[in-house]
Amino acid sequence: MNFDIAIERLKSEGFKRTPSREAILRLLEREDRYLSAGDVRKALADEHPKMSQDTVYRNLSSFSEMKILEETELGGERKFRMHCNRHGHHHHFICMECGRTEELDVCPMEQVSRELPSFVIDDHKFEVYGQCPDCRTAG
Amino acid sequence: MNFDIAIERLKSEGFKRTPSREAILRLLEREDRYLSAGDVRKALADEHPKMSQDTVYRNLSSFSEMKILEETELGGERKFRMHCNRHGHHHHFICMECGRTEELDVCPMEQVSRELPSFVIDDHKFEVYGQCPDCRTAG
DNA sequence: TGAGTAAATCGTAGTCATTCCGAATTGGAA
DNA sequence: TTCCAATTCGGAATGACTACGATTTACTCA
Repeated sequence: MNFDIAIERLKSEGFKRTPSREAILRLLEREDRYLSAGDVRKALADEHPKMSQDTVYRNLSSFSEMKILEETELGGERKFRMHCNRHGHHHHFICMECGRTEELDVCPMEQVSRELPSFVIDDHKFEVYGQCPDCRTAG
Repeated sequence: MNFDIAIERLKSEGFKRTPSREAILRLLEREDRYLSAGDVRKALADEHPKMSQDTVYRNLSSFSEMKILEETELGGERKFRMHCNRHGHHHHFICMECGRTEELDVCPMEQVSRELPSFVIDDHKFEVYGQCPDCRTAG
């Protein structure tokens, strides 16, 4: 997803277009990797020195709810990235050094559904952690 | 894993056998599901009213490091359960109502390794969330 | 079996991510 | 342009978790 589509969805859900929201979305479009609320604040410190943490947290949560962002929890922190839209359902490899992600096509959920016929399945999480090629050669 | 094997491992790693550790391990053996540090404290409030939270956190972490417990992060909290030892590598279905878990045999990591030959893969997480048959019929 | 010692625990204060809240500001409809 | 609900700000509150000095205790070895 890119900035323009994100703004479109924002408006269509009845939210207002504000400088804070634009800055957060532009940052996430540019970075294209998982960032924490703290990362966002730091990155926008020059451009928007008085954006409050409340604003950052509230907007990241809103964006996540309206599927503009993808969200995960890593090392005790919520992290967000611009939602991918190349494929439908997918998972991620996440580089633990730079935060770069790589989309994975494999998902074993059909098999799990067959294994657990009497269970209600609401959600699942599949993530792979390690070091991306760039960080490997750099380190 | 059961209490006796856990104590054995504790001793073999050079840790002391204390009433706190016994109580925590017996609780986790009995419950057989993911509990948070807070859950553990509450459950032991009668039996050990003055066990400090430091003791609970420190021991849960130690047990996790020495593979007596399995650990996950759920809803912003670290949760722990007695380590399964029926199979080697496995994943879990987790009931979001009662915390009950069900072991899953499927793991797609061989396929992922083939998809990402130039990435270093250190770890992965695969969890399925929902409602177990007991909670479904009860609800 | 009874010190001696390092490990473990206690109690409490500190940290960090996140949420809450009232007051002030602002985007966008009319 | 005016107006109002949505948004933001600033700061305080929350809750999970960690740190730390003082005290207690499990285990070793004489």
